[in-house]
Amino acid sequence: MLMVTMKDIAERAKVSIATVSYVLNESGNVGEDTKKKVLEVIKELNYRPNLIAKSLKMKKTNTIGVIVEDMTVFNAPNIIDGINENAEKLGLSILLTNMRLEKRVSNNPNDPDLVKPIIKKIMDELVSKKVDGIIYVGLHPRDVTESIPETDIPILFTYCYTTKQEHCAINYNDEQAAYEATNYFVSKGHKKIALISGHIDSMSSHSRYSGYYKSIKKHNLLFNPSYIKTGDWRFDSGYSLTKELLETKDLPTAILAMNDQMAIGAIRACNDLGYRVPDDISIIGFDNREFGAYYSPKLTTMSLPLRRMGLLAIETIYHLISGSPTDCNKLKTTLSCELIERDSVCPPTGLF
Amino acid sequence: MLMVTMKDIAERAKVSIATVSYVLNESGNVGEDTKKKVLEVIKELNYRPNLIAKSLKMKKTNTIGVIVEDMTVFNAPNIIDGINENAEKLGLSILLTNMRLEKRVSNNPNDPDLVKPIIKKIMDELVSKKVDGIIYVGLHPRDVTESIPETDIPILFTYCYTTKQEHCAINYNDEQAAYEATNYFVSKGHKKIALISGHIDSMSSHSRYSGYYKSIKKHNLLFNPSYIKTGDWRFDSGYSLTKELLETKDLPTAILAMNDQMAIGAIRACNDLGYRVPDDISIIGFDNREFGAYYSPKLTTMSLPLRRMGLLAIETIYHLISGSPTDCNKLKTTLSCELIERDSVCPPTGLF
DNA sequence: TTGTATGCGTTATCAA
DNA sequence: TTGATAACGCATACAA
Repeated sequence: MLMVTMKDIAERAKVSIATVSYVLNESGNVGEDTKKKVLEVIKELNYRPNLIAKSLKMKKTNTIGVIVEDMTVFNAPNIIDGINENAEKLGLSILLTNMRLEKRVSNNPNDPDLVKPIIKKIMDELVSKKVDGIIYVGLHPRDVTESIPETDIPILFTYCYTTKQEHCAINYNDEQAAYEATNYFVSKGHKKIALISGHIDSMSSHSRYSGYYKSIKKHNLLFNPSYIKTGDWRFDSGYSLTKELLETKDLPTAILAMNDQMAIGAIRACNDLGYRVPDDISIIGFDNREFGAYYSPKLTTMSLPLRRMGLLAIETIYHLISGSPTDCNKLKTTLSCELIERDSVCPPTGLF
Repeated sequence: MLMVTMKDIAERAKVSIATVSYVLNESGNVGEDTKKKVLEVIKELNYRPNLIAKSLKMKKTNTIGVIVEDMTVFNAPNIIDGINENAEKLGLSILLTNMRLEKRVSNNPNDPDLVKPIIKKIMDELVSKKVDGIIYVGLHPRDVTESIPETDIPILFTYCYTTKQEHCAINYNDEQAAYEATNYFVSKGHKKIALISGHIDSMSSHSRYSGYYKSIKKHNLLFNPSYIKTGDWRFDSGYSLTKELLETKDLPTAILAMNDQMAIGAIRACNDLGYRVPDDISIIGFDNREFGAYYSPKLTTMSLPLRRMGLLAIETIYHLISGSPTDCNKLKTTLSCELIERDSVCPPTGLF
């Protein structure tokens, strides 16, 4: 493949390579005439700079390596979309690596002995490719410290975090989200609000429980332990736990489920037991998954700020690699979630 | 940032740079002792090759530029997942560009005057980055010829295509998919099968209609024009068109919807009019979207071979850039879809 | 204002 | 079996 270089431009324009470089980078003082001439030839020969050569010289690639634990998980596309959006604005390229963690080590994505060598290999590759920084996009919010090898390259975590001081992490605020969801129930007049939690060993579960609890306390509502059920994030657990909830004496009028799958499981359980949603029981989900909008009733849910996390991630790493020292203070950032009001919540009817 | 180079290795091991290169690439004949010594130093200094320098020298980056029209659209993540999987096997890196077409020019993603300059800019960037090839991932299956600028780099299209001879395109077989879906209805005993089509100007709509028609003819079924309805891909059109269908004299016993949104719109319409799915009316959707699995009944649907398209795309471009001439024959490839049997289809009851 | 020359970290040719 | 050395395309210090 033919490739036109600065040398070709120089010869054709009868100037030196340096001059070509000057007009290309608008460095140095180039006379108007020569400049014009050079520009002409550049256009004429359809010159495209060789960024590989430039990178070698400058020791800077303007490229960010993005490691995503699993591309096909619902959080990834929107985070990457955000990364891309600001990357373009900042003149950064994205070198994407998809670990396909879910498929590769589906049983235990948290086993460092399994995962660390994979990440190490990917990072070595990125080091060799001379990326200026790395963004690591997690599968779900959790501590990945043990799986991350040492590295000199600036690295930033999103949708996960490490306990290391020097590691940036951008996440959303689980506690605030659950707090506001619960507040929303209260604002509609609910006093008996149940909670269907995710796995008990999940960080998100803890934080969301905590937000729920704070709201209950703040509004001086009775905290009823039998309203707290622990599921496993899946439809079936939402379904069966809701059935348990509806078989007790003192029925709740509202259920906060920690994800949308369990939320629609809850709706189904209500329906199967003859309760209507939201008329008899109100339900809020989490994650704002697509299917919630197509369900009947349309699911009210907490939306995660995925795109904004991506936007902020790339922006932050940009500052990091540009050596702005100020950013080192707010290393751990957390963004707010937003309630999507749809049709699965209404005031309690007072029937029970 | 400290960076250890071959020169450092050479000095430390008391050999020449060339020798280091020889052992690194296993080229040339290097004595066992020197080899061992060099390898030791490499490990000791934790040497990582500079692929930028190598690329400059070799005029090959082993990097594929992936341009995706919209990352957040349902087809993209699985295609990219497939691309990544084989990219890793083939030693290729992925430079990802997300056009965010849906957001940028939401009204008219097909207007070349709007889109072509955007693509041109992205391609110039990829040319400068010296990618060895380009994969272009479309928003939906259609002819994008007019939006694609000329380029010297090997380029391959997936989830879209061009009319140019020299352009590879990997897509799925819409006609086969609709043909098999209709056959499936017939195999269950259905004779009165309605079709809810997508936009009439869509290539997919045409092909799927054609597959439907072939199946009807093949089984000597009566082709009833009033069973053909044209929607706009959205839930609401599936809903209202199904209502129209159910208000005619001669009710269909089965409905093939050209996507999952319209399919669940159809289910809802059936329910609202007092028909049960699948007992009274069977329904098949298209695309195997996630929400179909959570619907009630679980939606039987045609699954698109997205991951396989990605796998094949990167494999094909690999052959293209390796200069295998044999692949030029089968430039336009089409992959089969697969029916996902769930709960929205059963034999007709014979009530109408 | 413009040109010469050096080096970025590799690979590869040619000599030794 | 090894070592000098010249590219690869670009940016830049320094000279003119």
